[in-house]
Amino acid sequence: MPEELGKTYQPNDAEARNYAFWMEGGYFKPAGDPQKPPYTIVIPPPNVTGQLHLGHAFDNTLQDVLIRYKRMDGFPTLWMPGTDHAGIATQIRVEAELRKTEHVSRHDLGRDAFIRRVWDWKEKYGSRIVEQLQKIGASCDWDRLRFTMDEGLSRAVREVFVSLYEKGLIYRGNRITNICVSCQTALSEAEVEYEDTEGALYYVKYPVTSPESADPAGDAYIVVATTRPETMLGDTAVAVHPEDERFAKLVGKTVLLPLTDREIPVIADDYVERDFGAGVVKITPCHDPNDYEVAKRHNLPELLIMTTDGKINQNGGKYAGLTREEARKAVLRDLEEGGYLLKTDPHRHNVGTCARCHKPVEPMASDQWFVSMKKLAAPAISAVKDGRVKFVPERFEKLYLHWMENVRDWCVSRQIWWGHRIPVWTCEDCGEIIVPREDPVACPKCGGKNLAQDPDVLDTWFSSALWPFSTLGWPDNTPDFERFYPTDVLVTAYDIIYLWVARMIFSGIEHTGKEPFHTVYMHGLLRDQFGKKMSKSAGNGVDPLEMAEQYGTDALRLYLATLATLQGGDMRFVPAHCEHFRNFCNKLWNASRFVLASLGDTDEWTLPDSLTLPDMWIVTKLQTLIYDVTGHLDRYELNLASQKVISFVWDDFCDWYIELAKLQLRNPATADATRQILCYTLEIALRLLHPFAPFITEEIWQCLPGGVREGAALIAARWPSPEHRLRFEHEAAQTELLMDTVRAVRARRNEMKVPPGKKAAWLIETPHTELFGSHAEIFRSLAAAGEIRIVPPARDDAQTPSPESGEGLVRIVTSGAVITLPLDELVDIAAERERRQKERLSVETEIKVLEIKLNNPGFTEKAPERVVSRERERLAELKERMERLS
RNA sequence: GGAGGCAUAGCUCAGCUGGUAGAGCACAUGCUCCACACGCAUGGGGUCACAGGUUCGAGCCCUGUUGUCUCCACCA
Repeated sequence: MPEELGKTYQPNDAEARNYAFWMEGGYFKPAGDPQKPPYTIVIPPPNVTGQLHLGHAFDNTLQDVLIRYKRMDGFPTLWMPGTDHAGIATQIRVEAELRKTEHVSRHDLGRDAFIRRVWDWKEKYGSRIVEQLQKIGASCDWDRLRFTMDEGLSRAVREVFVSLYEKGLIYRGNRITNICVSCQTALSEAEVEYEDTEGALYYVKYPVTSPESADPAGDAYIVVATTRPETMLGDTAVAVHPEDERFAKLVGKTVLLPLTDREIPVIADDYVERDFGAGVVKITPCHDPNDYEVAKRHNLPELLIMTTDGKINQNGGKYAGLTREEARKAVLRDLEEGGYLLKTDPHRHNVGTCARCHKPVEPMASDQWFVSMKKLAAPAISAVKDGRVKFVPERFEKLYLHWMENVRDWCVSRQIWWGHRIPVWTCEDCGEIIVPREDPVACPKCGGKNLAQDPDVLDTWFSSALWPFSTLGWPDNTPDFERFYPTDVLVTAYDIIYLWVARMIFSGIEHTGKEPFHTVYMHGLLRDQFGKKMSKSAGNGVDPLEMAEQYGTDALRLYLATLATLQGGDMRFVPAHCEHFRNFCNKLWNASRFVLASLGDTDEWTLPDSLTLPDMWIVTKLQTLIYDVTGHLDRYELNLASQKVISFVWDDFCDWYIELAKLQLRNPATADATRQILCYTLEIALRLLHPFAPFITEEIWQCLPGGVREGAALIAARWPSPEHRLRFEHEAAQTELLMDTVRAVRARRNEMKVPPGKKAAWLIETPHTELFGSHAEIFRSLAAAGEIRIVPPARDDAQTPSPESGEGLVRIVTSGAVITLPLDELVDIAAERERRQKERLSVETEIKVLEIKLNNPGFTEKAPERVVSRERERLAELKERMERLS
């Protein structure tokens, strides 16, 4: 610890030192009362090669707040850390790097060599994200750090795949799948994002070829509307609505597919919308999900015209080898030249894009592995409906349920190299399909040794779905799994409800028989200060580590915590707002310096028996604070919790109590007790603040006298609970009367521009003569009172200087007293008259409003008693004040 | 096309069970008094989007309208 506490808090040094101190002390490991159930959170695993962004900082700060709170509250607490291999994202990164530095592609290297390079990459950067999480104070049990591709987790993946296969819940099928031609792999529905795009609707003539229709009346061609002309190369029919009279006689005839020599039939299907486009749809079974269904219904041939890298294949005739963009241009040019292109209309429509690279996806018929979802979804739906899994805020349940109830089978195969290889082998001798738990050496059917493993890997989310139990040792029944599963809370942003949260829930239920957590605490996304999404390409990303460096990690965390409201959706992060929280940290730092300096070298500590009114006030406020903060944390109202601690420390403790304590310290009769209360209050405030601002609180706490501290570290200190014996409501209210008086006099002096140093004599008229008399020092010190005379309120005679008697007198009416100050030379009499008139008026109207309210029988009869009596009290008070004013 | 969120001070946002509208920043005035100018004191600033309804009482509950954001669906 530093010898002398400097004037400003220096975060960087304190952060590194205290984090190391916690790590060495093993404080992040589950400890606490073995009788209590454990409290577990699994971290949403960041990409192993990723960098900490503001979203991570936010999400993990919230988790750390919960974890630190529960740890202090005595639960054996585990925050399970880990990283994700993030298949496509990582592979793309490494490929880009290889291209840039070595000018080689993954194909140049070959599969095994490439994967080795990715592992190298992982070794190199895998610790970076962990270090960054540690920088922001994450108190994970790092010894348990897991990785989705480590041995244990890979075994869990294998077990799940094989058992789903054995249950018939995994199958291989050919169907339309979204392929990202840039990433060159299939995607699941959840990985496709739809973007509103300005496109065009092309009207193309398809000549009718059936002989009997060579009708001069004008059935020489049929017009088809399409947004994607290049796919016409794969058309195997055109369709019209069965009841569309315009085309009725064409049904069953054939048309010539322009640019090709193929004749295709005209069919009728009610999938066609008569009012849209030309009322005729080209049917391209292999490149459109709806067309695929139509083709199945009508037994149309399927014709695949594209490769997974987005080029036209040999089925595209002379267009083969062109990219889809080139093909579109070429087809349009040829249609135009051939006189087939009737017209082109602008057309807005949604285009599916890859969630990773945001290039348009290509729906394409292909062979993929699917997880059959119907059976898995059912118990995952009831788990939420029956309340075994709760969403906070609740409204996210609807999103979850809607998706789960309409869930489609999950395409889990990916045509990339980095990931869990699909554990399926085919015997090249007898064709047997083998899906084993251990890698096979020979075909179990024919004994043949020519086994070929499926080249694909699994969707990254396949392993993420198992995260809450695979990290704890499943499928083995390890002590960790036994003790910490199911976990408690999952904290994440709403944008991965489908990708991750939903899949964890059904996976947990299916494979462990238990919901993986009882609460899903969802938050929104952080946007920039203009409300725009943060992104690398827009360059508007905020680097959390830069913020932490500039303002201190605790300041960043406090700001993030106040953003964590349950109401709204996304939040704006305004970097300059960190300043306020940095200032707060500095305030706390200096208040602590004051407390420590006033303690001197006393190390003894007991809560004193005899307390002053201000002592009782702050202690009572503190009890309320403990109660409030605990409740807010339990309800996931992290913003309210942090705001209340901050406001207590700043507004109550620093601005009032410390100022009052300065007086008490000068008085030998109260000095000792004051030291104790200063210390007591600070210590509890530090505990309440610790989950939000762990570094500065630990730093200060370590400087407190041993007598107040319980244990060796604040991180492991007991979470406070309110003590009833320390609630002094009456005394606290009395203190408020004194404070009100100070505030009122300060305000008036300020308003009248009385020089701050100029003392004034006070005449205090109050029924609380004893109270005001014994605390006159407060007025001298905090409100520049000089001579003070205290008298009971003058009811009838004029034995005391009557307020009306002097025009140079300023009268200040507060809740407990009337203060009269002779400020002759300073008073602008006319202005003072006007001011009094105004005050009278406002009190008068207030009284009127209240009287109407209280004379309304509806109110007095129906409103709760406490509300009515409070209003009565207020009225009485106002009337009293009015009396004093007039 | 369907669903949901949001609308409160100049700006960014809180607001608990319906019971006297709050904070920070910004602004204004005044303070170097022994914790802190990353500070202290004081102040100005609001038709709680609009229109109805329920209620003794609505920022909060209900209905509708407008604006705005998001998710789901996909009509080529």
